[in-house]
Formats: sequence, structure tokens, C-alpha cells
Amino acid sequence: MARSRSRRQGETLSTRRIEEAALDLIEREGLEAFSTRKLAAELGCEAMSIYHYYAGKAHLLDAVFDRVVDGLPPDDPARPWRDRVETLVFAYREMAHRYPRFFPFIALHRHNTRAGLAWLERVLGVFSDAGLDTETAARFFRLVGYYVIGAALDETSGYARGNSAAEPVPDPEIETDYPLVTAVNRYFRPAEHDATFRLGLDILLDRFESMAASARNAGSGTRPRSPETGGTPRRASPRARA
Amino acid sequence: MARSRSRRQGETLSTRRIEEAALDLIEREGLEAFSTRKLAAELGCEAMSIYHYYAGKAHLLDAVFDRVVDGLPPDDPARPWRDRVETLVFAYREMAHRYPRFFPFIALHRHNTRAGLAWLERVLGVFSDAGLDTETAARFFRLVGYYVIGAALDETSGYARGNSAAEPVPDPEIETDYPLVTAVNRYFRPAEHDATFRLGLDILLDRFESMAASARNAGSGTRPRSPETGGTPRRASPRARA
DNA sequence: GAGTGTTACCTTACGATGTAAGGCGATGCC
DNA sequence: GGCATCGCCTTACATCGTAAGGTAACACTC
Repeated sequence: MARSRSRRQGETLSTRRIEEAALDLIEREGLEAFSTRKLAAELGCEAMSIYHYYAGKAHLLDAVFDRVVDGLPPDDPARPWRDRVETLVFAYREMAHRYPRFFPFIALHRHNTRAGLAWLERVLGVFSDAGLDTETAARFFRLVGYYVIGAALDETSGYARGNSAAEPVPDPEIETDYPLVTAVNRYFRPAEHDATFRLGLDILLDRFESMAASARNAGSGTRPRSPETGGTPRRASPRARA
Repeated sequence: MARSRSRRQGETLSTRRIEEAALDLIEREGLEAFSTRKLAAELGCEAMSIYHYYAGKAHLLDAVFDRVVDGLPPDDPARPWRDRVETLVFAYREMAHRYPRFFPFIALHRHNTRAGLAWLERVLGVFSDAGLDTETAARFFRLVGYYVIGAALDETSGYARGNSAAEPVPDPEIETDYPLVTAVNRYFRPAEHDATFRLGLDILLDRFESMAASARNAGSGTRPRSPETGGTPRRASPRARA
């Protein structure tokens, strides 16, 4: 019978095999096209066999999430602060590029599993070690996160996705009606992604670093006070600070 | 017959009625739970009736996308540059908060419809008017976009989504094993979103503005040269520029 | 080695989904 | 009055997640 096929081949199921096949299938066919039945076909088993290992499709995807996030690199507290952030940030971005179809799931998923929390804790550790108060570290952690996730999403899913759009505005019309879009398109090519990403990241980290520096200068011996735009960021924006 | 029910009630279908009901349903039940059948039930018609107006579900969603993006405010070229960006940026963010369940669709969707392109053109117009070269304007447009979209996604979908996670790590465990996550949680509450968002946005726009200022000072009469980290952003990051 | 559980996987079935194919009454035009 | 077009419906199908329950192979105990 087909019953013992997999066992005959020594291809017994396992969470590892299932999750790797799932990730593979997602990257090949996309997250929306991914189904337990297709996955089962790939694994040489029936769809319901997967439910022996996971309570449902969502739980399987959670496990894939964990597996990917768990693969992110560790932090090395011995190295300079900025190297540490950049290592983690670029590793995250590379992960997004390695799993572009699955990445939106990661980006929009609650990091409330152990692997997710461990990753958050790691990144928070680096921001904490920069020598600023908890609030400033927390805010920068978050806003750098906004930036990195936004960038990774846009690079992997933003322009590439052909979600549908029956009539994708003909090129000639774009050129005449949307001249700026046309002019700027040249800097949006994948070859430019690195440079653009670097630029924005540097701006954010520069500021964080200069705030840390001025906090250090300000008061040795005093509690870290709320520095520059740190403490309670003002609502009115601080125009050009030339 | 039920046939003429809708016509009796004077509730004839129309793209407008369909799209508004769709958006409403999506916001009530979520994007994934949205189906043409539920929408039809809401409209008092049959599922297939919708297909008279749209080639498919994807096209309907495209139309909803267009409708929402079309509702974004115009630009007022008479006002100061920074006010203009901020108006558009905050309007975009408010749109995300008004349609939190639909927003991920917008954020990850190609802006290749007329409404999408018009929006891009509008925002690009503001960045172009700041007085920097095309490349710098293009890069800042993009990286500010990364930031804003990342922030809006995180604020609306990031922490709120209970996508699944069978065993959501018990709080006591979080407190002992992930102390930084715990310490920092206080600054991640919705009440803090405004302040955090403002902080990051200001950092990015400050830099753009100061680059524009130094470009103006540098050469009146010369072509706008590539200023500061503009032209070809260096790979090696420019450490603390205290 | 017979009996008893447990594991690992399968079969069947159900309700939901997107949508292709085609029907049918009401309206508009000649 | 004849006929086309419009607006909406009926039916049908493939695909999806998964509930319920089965069953063969193995792991025990006695």
C-alpha cells in the first residue's frame, strides 16, 4: 500500500523536514499559494499527516517563523557598539532577502515566541549598551526597527509583487503624466538598494551615537538625563538645526 | 423572487457601494476573513453579482486600494517645504490608522495604478522642491518611505495581530528571561507611538534639510553637487560625527 | 507470545472559498 | 413587436483547512 511508502524510503516525517519543505515551497510558490495539501504532496504524505505534528496550519507557520528567526546571528558584546547594531541589522535584512516570500509573514508577526523574544532581547541589548537611558534606547530600537523592516519589505515585496492591477498604466503614460516617478526610477533599481538603505541607517545611527556622546560629556556621575530630542520628544518639529 | 429584491429596495449595486462595503467588511473582520460571499451577503446580493463589476477579487481589492489612496490629501506647494512633507506623511499614517486591517495590503501593493502613481508623484514633488539634486531627493523619498511604512505597519499590525502562537510565552517567564523586553515595553504602548514616530521622522528630515541648506550655501550658480552623504553613500559608515 | 497501549500516518467528509459557464428577467432601441 | 444589452442569479467545480475516526506498525508488560 501507499501507506508505508514514506517509511520504506526512510523518509519519515519530522518537524524539521516539514518546516524546511514548507519554507522551500513558500519561497517557490509564494505564501498565498502555500497549502498543506501541496506541502504533503512534496513530502510524499497525505495532508492530514502534517496535523500530527502541528495543531494547524498557523502553528506550522509559527514553527517556520521560529526556525528562521532562530537562524539570525548572535551578538558579540566585545565588539564596538555600532558594529554590533549593524551586524544584526544587516543580518536581518539578508534574512529578508533570502526568504523574500516568507518575510512579510515574519515582519507582520508578533514576536511572542521564545525565538522571537530572544531576537528582540538581543537587539535591545545592543541599544542598551550604547550608554543612553532606557527610554531613548527603547525609542531608537523601535524606530530603527521601523526603518529596517520597512526597507526590507519594500525591497523584497514592494515593487516586485505583481499583486494584480488589471491595467498597469502603460509606460508612455507614466512618462508624460508622472515625470518625477520616471526621473527617479533610476535610483529605485535593486542595484541602488544597498546605497539607499545604508544612507538612511547611517542617519538614524549617527544621531543615536551623537546623543550618546553628548550624554557622556554632559554628566559623569549624574544619572543619564534625557538628552536632545530624547526625553519627551517635542511635538513641534525642531526645524533646521544648522 | 429574491431576484429583484435589491432593485425593489433601490439598493442597486455600484462600484462605489461595493467598494465601501468591502472596506467596511475588511475593517470589521480582517483582510484574510474577507470573502466575496460575505461581501455579497452584506450587499444583499449573490457572490457572482460582484463579478459583473470586477474581473476578480484581486481587481476589487485594487479598486479599494485606489479609493483609499485617492482619499489622501493634496499637496500645497505654497507652504514651507517641511510642512508639506509632514502633512503628507502624517496623512498617510492616519490613513493607516483609519484602515488598520486593510493597510498591510496597501503597504505591500505595487503603486502602479493611476491613483498610486499620483500619490507617489505628489510626495516626490515635495522632496524635489527642497532644492537638492534628483538622486538625493529620490533616496530620501525612498528611505523616508521605508520609515513611515514600517512605522505604520508596526503600529497597526505589528503588536496587535494575534496571528496564532499556540503557547504565547507566559508573562513571568518573559520577565525573568527577557528583562530588556520587559523594561522597554512601557515605551511601546500606543500612547507612546506618536512620540517615537515623531522622533525618527525628525531625525531623517533634519538631515535632509541640513543637506539642502549646505547645498545652497556651497554653490550659488553651480549645479547642485552631491552633498554630504548624498552622491554615492559610502559603504563604510561614517562613525560619530561629533 | 498474547494482550495492550502508543505512535505515525491515512481515509473520508464537511463547509468555505474563488470563479467559470451559462441563464433569465427587465429595460432600451429599432 | 423584435432584439440586444444590462444586471444579477443559478449551478457547478476545484481547492482549501481541518474535524473525526481508522489502522498498521511498533513498544511494552506479563
